[in-house]
Amino acid sequence: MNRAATNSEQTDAQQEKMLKIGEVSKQSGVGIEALRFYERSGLLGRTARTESGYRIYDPEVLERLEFIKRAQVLGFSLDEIKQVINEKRAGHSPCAAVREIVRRRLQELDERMREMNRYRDDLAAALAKWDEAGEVEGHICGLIEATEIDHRIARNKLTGKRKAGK
Amino acid sequence: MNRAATNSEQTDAQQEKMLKIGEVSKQSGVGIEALRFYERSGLLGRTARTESGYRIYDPEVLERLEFIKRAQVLGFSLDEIKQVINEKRAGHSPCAAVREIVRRRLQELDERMREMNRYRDDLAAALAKWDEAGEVEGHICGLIEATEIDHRIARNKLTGKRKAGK
DNA sequence: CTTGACTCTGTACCCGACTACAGAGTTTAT
DNA sequence: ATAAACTCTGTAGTCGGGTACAGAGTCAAG
Repeated sequence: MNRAATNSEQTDAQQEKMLKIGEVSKQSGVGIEALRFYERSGLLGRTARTESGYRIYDPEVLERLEFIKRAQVLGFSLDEIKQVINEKRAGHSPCAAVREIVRRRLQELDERMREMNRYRDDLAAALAKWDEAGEVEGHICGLIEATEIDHRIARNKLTGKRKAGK
Repeated sequence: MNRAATNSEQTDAQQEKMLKIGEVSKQSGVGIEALRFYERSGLLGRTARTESGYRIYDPEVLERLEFIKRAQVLGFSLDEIKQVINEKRAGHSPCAAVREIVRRRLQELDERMREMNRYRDDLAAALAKWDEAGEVEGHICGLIEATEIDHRIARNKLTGKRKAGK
């Protein structure tokens, strides 16, 4: 809770050490354009402004950004993160929603990894086979021609498509 | 090799049973717009045309399309597939190129799957923890706040980014 | 008081692999 | 002969998560 009120207190904003966008960017590693993009997207709420229109951030935003990054790494889309944040701001605990999303992610992930494993093995097998057999003329390449996986793997599952359900 | 010359022989094209784009689409499952897109992208070469400008395909194109689909499932981008095909058409065997690409894919895939495994475990652990502990107030959600994975997983590796090297 | 660093808005662009549409011409079936 | 079905080109839009300007205004140091 104590957010390091180091030195040079109250410049002209209220009194807490407010941050301008560049500082937030540096400290969070998020990138100015991305910060504005997040705001436009409703992930940061309406940011406070100086009289001249500069965004000023409460240092709390750094936690919020950490949250966002963490959620992204966990596989949440920005849209889902927004849902979660809005749930929270609407007063109810977002945990039910979060849990739902995580459950879904987990299932998808398991499925995807199962496919990837098969895919990996096919790839490795093809490569090994090719390594020992040398070239096969007449076809484009034995490597690809020789693999038969298409009937086992649902297309477009490996390429990372995920259409944001709900 | 025998491509079922069923009935209604030589309409007005050369003599082989040429296909119009709709038939190719139906037989390959590829979609008319995608076929034109592939052609624009250089994956199918310049397609033959009737006098009136309709594309006419040799049934061989179905094999080519199977090749493309297979390569896609294997994780090749259309750009890489194009490289391979062009190598082939330039006279040299594309196998060296293909092998390089496959090697790269395989490495990336292994790396990605290692990350995914950690990710999956974190997710599952967070969910289990949440299930037993109930809600944690004061923070947005214990589920996400409680996970510490960001320092272990390189961001953007899980989201499926792959910038087409070379 | 001027220079340079910072910030603002708004718009457009990037990637990849397509899909959608408009408006025109062609072929096929009745 | 005419309508339905097909095909053509060219342009624009989709999705997600941003990035990259341009042109204008603001702030801090010398």
